[in-house]
Amino acid sequence: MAVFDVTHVSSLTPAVPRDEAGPSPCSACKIRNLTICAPLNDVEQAQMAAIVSHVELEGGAPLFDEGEPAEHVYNVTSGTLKIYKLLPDGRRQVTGFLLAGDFLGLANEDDYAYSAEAVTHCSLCRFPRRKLEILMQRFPKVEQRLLSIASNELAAAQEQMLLLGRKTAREKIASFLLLLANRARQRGMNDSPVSVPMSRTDIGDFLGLTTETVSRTFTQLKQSNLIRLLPNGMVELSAREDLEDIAGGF
Amino acid sequence: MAVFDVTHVSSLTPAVPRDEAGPSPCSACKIRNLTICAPLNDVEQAQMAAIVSHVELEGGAPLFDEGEPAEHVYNVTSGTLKIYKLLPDGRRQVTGFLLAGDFLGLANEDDYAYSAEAVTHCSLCRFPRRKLEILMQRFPKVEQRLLSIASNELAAAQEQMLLLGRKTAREKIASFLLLLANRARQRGMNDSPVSVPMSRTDIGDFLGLTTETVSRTFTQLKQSNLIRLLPNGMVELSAREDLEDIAGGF
DNA sequence: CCGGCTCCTTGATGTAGGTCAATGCCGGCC
DNA sequence: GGCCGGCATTGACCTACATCAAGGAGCCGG
Repeated sequence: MAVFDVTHVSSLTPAVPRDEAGPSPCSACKIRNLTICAPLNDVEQAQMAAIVSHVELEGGAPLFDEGEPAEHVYNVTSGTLKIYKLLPDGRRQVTGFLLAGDFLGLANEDDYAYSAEAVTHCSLCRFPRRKLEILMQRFPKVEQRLLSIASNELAAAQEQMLLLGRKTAREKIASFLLLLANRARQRGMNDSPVSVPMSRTDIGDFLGLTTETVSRTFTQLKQSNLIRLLPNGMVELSAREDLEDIAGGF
Repeated sequence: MAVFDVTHVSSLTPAVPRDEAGPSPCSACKIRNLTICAPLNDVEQAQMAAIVSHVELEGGAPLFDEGEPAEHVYNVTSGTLKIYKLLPDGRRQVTGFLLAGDFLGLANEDDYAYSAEAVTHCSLCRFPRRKLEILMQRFPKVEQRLLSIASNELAAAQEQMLLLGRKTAREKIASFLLLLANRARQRGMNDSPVSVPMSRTDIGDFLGLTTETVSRTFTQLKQSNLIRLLPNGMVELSAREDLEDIAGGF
């Protein structure tokens, strides 16, 4: 059985899957309850493990590009990715940041509707779309789970539209920090200080702002004693209540 | 069997369902192929018909409000609705306009995440959420269909984020007109002139603009001979290619 | 046919955030 | 340890769109 060590994939090299050898590592998966595998029992899980392969990406490495044939779907097991869409002149909209447990690649069409790229080093479970579809017919629970994931994402997308269309820069940044904090907490991590691994440019492209405005707004919130900027992209939310009021538009 | 005539519900009266009497009208449904009922055979369809009721709303009438318990889901059979979210100070984001065949009410949480209101007179099929969920377990095809609908909506939501975050007013209006035109065509209606039944305010709240900017941008496109504004909210797309270039950010 | 809605359009002015341009900071690497 | 390159910050200025403020146009009811 072919086993490739892809712990470190160059940022210019396409991702290479590694076939799983030996007993399924899924049983040890710490984030299973967040993934599409959550509703499966051991026997069913083994069947999923049979079609899964594992991918590692270093920060900055692309996973796939908008318009490519959508042959695989993925579950993030660690790290942070971003998904985004581009306009021909280079304007970019980051439509989401994905963390451990998040699912990506859902597409009704044949091609990916967005590009995906690693922000930090990350690892993913990779499923051939075709095979997963067949497996889903056998396990309607997975399909249900996927529908539930899609519903949640739809609600999040609407929230993001409200942010993009109607919130001020200050409200956008406050909402963003709280989003990261809440997602960190869901995953059992510290929500303050929270890790903000993405660049100002990525944040701007997610919130419909420029880097400069993101930077200015961060310092403005800092000067209001609502946050503290710590080394290594850590941000302390010093006044969560106030931030929540700002984020909510009060 | 109770039959209420709700052909004309006052805009201040909550929607009242009418139980279906006699043979299912679903077999005559002209937009079935667009709905969640699409994959069902006659027998299955009859079971769906058993839990459905029918709702009519006049333009301006609310269907439900954000935060209400999500007890029903709906399929639009005719007319146009809008769904939107509000900020406490009244800022509004319209997250979608729904036409015949569109599904609404999908919510993973217990409450609706957005409000829904009729734009024009419209009619809907109404399903108790609980009962539909039970039926879906029996008909995985419906669940598949719903997942496919949700995937499409997710892709549309991402496209809308790109619009809201990164497009200019001109590009937004061009995209919006083409969106309406394409959806009209899908439904076998004229795509030029296309019907634009919603107010400038609704359009602005959908595109993250003010009424004034929407109005100015329409006249600007008109002066560039890209569109013509006809009576009764009809808009002729006189230079579709050019509009497509503008909408795409070229 | 007229008055009073509501919605749309147009104009004048204001401003949040974008653009352009330094400068600072940090981390890697010779 | 000092240079270098990428990212963040800050400042000065600009502009697309918002805001404020009049009109105008259709439409309905009397």
